[in-house]
Amino acid sequence: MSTPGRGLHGRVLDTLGPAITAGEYPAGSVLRTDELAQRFEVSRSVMREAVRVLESMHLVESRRRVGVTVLPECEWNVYDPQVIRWRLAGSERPRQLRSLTVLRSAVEPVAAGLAARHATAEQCAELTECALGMVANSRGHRLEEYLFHDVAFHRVILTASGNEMFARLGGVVAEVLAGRTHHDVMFEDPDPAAVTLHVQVAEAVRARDAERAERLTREITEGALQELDILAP
Amino acid sequence: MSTPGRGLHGRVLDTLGPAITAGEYPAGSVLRTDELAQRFEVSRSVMREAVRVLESMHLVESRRRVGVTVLPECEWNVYDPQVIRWRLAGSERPRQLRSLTVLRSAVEPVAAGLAARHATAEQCAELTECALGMVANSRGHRLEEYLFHDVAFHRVILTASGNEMFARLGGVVAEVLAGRTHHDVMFEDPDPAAVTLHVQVAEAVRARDAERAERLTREITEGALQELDILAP
DNA sequence: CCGGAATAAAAAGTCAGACTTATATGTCAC
DNA sequence: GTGACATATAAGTCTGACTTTTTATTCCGG
Repeated sequence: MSTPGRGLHGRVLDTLGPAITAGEYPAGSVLRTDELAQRFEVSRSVMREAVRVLESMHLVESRRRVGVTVLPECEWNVYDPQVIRWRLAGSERPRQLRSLTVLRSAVEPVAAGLAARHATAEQCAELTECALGMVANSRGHRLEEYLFHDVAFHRVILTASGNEMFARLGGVVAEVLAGRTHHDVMFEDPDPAAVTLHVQVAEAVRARDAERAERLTREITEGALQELDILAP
Repeated sequence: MSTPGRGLHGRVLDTLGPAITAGEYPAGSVLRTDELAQRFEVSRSVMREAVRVLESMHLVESRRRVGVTVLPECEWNVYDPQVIRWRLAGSERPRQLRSLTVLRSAVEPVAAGLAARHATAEQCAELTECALGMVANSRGHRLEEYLFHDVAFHRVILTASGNEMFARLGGVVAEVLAGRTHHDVMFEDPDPAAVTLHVQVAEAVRARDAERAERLTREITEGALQELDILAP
């Protein structure tokens, strides 16, 4: 996914990042740049660049005479796509998936409401196309094809909202949906009710009915919450 | 605010980051590490570290034989607190403030609902204390004191939700509220209706009434949207 | 015995220079 | 025009020496 290790410092991060986010080094652990450089068999310069990146993610803090200190989880930039990917790859995956699904439940309904106001004709068409693609692949264990259209659908909604903060969550939603299909629940065909809801959302957006689009999307995300046993109102 | 320029590379970022996010270098612009190092009068090692950080924020992309290319705005990690700060400091401030306020309107009501379910007794007490602080400073141009309690109130809500993704938005909300008080609207005392709503939210959370907490918070955020002339449903 | 100042040590930070590697681009034969 | 080859360019990497900051220790006077 994305760009795995372009350059030596990237390789180092591919190992160190997951290790830190997995809690392998508890908060407060102190690492030394020189030692790390030796361990990964890279020069100090490369190691320093890697540490700088970790520092910009607030995963670690570098202080003179002390070393590179691992920061507590509450400091991490949990919205950084890289951090999200690292955490989703580790043992904290279930918890991470829950957090992100709750975030979805807050954002997507509002985004859908805005999409109903701002979506271009082209985006409306895309949305309908995605929904139809979901219908077409909702039976017969065509999970991958279904996922593809599902991800596209939610991406269009988030983008069409016209809000850049929402649009940037497209990747997050893609990860959550993919995670659900590949690892957790959904061993059989998707819930027909959910499929219908997607079609209805597409219709509501096309009809410029913001309130209806928001309400229907809220039903979708509440379904996602229930799948993960998160209590819904 | 935060940690301005810890180290040479930080100084460079303090200049280069705002310049890029302000659109001073249009997407596609190509910079060269050596040239930048000369311009900022630092060694290439330092410059490289700065570029690595910008790269991890997806503000630029570094490619061999080409240089450091500025990426289009849609690629930026707009959830990175540093990026948010840079953008809020530039000419895009109003647009950024709108984006963030819309995000608030999506997140905070859901967070309040969750807070009503998960808040500890101590957090309920804090919430009440903040609300009372807001009431006490809602008259007589005590804007700074009001802001202080307002920020604290929303921070507690987001933290008490128990969702780390929500909790991490505390800083964002603080920036938005501070921005509103210091630059944009609100030259006089805050809207009494808004103050009352905060008190009622605190009560609802204390009473474990999730639905009511969510609805009242939605009223608060819709007020914030209206202040910025963003159409509300 | 204690406290504060001088001192030492440790680790990050910085710099300069040489070298390597990937790659965009231009050239030439076909 | 197309494809193979050569070349120039800028990032990438490594090394080693030096500086700076901050912590810990030592030592002296009270």
